[in-house]
Amino acid sequence: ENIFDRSRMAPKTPVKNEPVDLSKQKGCTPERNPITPVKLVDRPQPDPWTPTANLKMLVSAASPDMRDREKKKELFRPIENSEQSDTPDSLQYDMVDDSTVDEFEKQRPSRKQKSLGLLCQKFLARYPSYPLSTEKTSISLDEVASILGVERRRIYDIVNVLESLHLVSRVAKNQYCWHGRHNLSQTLKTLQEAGELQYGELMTFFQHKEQDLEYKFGERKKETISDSQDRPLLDFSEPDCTSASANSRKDKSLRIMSQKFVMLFLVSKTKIVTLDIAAKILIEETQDTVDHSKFKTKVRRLYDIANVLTSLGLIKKVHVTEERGRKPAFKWIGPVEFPRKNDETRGHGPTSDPLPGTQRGASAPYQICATGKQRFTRHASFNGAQPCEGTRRKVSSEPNSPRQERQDEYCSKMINLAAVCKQKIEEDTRNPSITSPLSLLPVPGDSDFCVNPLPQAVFPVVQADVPSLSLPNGISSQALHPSTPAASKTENGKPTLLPNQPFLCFPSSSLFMLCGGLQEDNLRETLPTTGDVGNRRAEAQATVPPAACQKRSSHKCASLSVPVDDEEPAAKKQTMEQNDVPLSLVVAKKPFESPKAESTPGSGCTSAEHLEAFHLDLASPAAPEAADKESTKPLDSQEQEKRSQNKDPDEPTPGKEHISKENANQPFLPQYLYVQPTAGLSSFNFLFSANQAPGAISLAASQLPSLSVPCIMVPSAALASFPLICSPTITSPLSPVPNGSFSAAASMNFSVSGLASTTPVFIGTTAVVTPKVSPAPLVDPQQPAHPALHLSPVLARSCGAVKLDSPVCVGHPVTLLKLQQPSSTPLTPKSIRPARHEAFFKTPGSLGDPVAWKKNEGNQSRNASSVQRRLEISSTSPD
DNA sequence: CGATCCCGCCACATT
DNA sequence: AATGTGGCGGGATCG
Repeated sequence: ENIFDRSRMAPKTPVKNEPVDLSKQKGCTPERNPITPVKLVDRPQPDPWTPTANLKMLVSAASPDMRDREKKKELFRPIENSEQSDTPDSLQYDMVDDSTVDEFEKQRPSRKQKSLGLLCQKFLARYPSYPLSTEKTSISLDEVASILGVERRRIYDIVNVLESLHLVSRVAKNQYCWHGRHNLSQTLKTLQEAGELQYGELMTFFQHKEQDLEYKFGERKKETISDSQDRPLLDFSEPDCTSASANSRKDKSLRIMSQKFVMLFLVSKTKIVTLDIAAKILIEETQDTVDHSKFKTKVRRLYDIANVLTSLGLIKKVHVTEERGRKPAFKWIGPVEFPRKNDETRGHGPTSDPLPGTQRGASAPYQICATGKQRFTRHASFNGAQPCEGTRRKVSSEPNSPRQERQDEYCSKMINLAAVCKQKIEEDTRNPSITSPLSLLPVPGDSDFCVNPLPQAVFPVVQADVPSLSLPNGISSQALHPSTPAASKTENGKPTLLPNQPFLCFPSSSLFMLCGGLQEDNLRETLPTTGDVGNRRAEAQATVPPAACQKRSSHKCASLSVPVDDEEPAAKKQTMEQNDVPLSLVVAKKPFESPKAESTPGSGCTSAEHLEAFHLDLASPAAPEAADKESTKPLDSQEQEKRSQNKDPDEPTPGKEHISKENANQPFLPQYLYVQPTAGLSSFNFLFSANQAPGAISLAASQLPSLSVPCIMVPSAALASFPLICSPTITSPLSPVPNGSFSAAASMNFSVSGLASTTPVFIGTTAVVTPKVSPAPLVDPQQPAHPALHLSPVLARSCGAVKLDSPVCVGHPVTLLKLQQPSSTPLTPKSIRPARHEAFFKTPGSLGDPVAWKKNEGNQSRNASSVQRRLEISSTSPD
């Protein structure tokens, strides 16, 4: 190499010279150019042959040499050659021999030539994308490294990422097995599901929070978030830390990071993820703010991963323009839907995928970690091994174990996300224009993303059929759909994608409900989608007008945004079909379409910023609605009606009313309700939104669905992070525990049914879940009477309050929390869907004591939470 | 000058 | 202890 220098003499030309690129410069010939700039200078400068140089050569000699050449040949060859072609000679002659020459060439390789992305391409070129099943291709790291002319370290970077997607698996030391992309779609599907759970919640979560906090309480802002969450989070986190540390398995971080990164794409509506956001989300540390350095490091790693994913053709680099400016981001260009296979039932499908690879003890790595915890459990279980990793596994149950960590981790993540979101939100808020309602993740950057609700809306329908659900937009929505579908199955008639899933998940923090809400014009505008969706369910009635809605499918249009869709369907289903269903939330109510209504209800919202803020929007009313839907719709309706119709939002009358009207309701548009728990268990917030919100919500929902579980999950609060599942059944048995948040969530859902309750239920923190859910009955029965109960009260309140009062729509937090009694109320699930119900997870404690819940906060909370967290509620059984 | 990200030190894991 | 793995971040390149 040096040689050239010398030859070149040019001392260093700067980069530009770099011939490398060739294309451009071709002119330059390598020779001429000094080619390597600085470096050359440094080392070789003097002569080519400097001792050093020779040394190097020698060193590399044995193998390196070869590899270099090879490398050149293969890699560069084309390029280089071309370049050189021009003048290769010159150089050559000077120095050295061929090898030298080659070397020489090498030199040229500019940085780009040595990039990980290129290296990865070469690597991938060596193996068939879809190898015959029969043959097993073994990959020797050493061999590949030498062939490609790079240090082994680089190969690890590639292989680790490929391993996260199951394209390869480690067989033994220094030995990997090439699987190709046969299982890629399955893997992605799994990741999507996991992502929904994990991140979907977050997203939602964020939204909520932000909304609540910021919007309403501007002051709090971020801090708040953390605070509230913190608790829970913290708790969890602690364990994490410890455990983590203990476990110390950092390994796999690249693999895990890679999976998480992919999940973000899959969950994002826009399919675009900015690096900074991803980094923030991926920083486990959680809130702590991570130092800047940490952030930087994360970004570096993300680049590494992104390069590999880019080589795989899964993502491409783009720039998102945000208010602030342009930011580097990556857009998912890989498959979005993953229909086939098993979707159904088992949500685990993924699991199925078993990756072969897992051999390593580590296997764990594969898992997705998803915080989703649940789903994957299976894996975990099998793995057995490493507890560490297992973390994710949730299952286990044990509270304490390391696994918890994961959860904790999860929490922390959520937190981070939340923070991130907030920021964004804030920003967004500032600029309402932005649209993206949730900007969350993706950053809607601009153009690309933008959130558009519209599309989403559509998809809901589509979903069923189409896989696409995913749509683009929704941030999270995608995830949702699946779920939705499940729920919805009916709607369209076709099963949706996910039909199976019986439950809904709520992110921990909050719950969402969908309600038919109204959409507002605005919303629509903004988020068209949302509106659409909402309607569908509503049936039509509504207006849904939005064309968007299209119900294409039939589904309901959910009013909500895309995301909503998911939920909606579910909800619908529930409602419709099953009563129990999971849907929880969705309700469509009101028919109005009119904007007015929207506005009105929304009004509150609208007025409030929240809309803007998020699309989520929530119209506040929604919440109530949701409730309604379940059992109570009335409330909502009432409220809504009120609002919409007359009132405006102002009034507060929330809850109570519902009773009266309860039934009245008409279909609303679907809206969501969101409930956020805040910190502790206590509080919840509801969001309703007509619009976008749904999306957000939907996400959540979707997540759930993904699971396939029949139950609904509710995540605990932010912190909590975990979702709980409620299943009716569960009820009692379970333990106590779960976080309040959950409960809340649960409650929501259930409300209807049966449980009963009456009362106020809500969840509070504790959530109560009631088990039961009755399915069908739920709905009806409850409605009137009880319905009010839980929902109403709570919702109403919250909603009402919110709405009414403030417009904020979103949820403010209502704080129900505390209120809530822990009791157990039942939640029903409408949500729950009947079918599945089940049991998947039941958590013990959860249902059981109300008290417990509270306590939890204290103690258990953390542990239990993590582990236990999930409650299930299944409607069916239980009861 | 900020975005990328190569490079390889070095800690930890596995043999 | 040797070797495999892979976290990590300085600092070189790119654009």
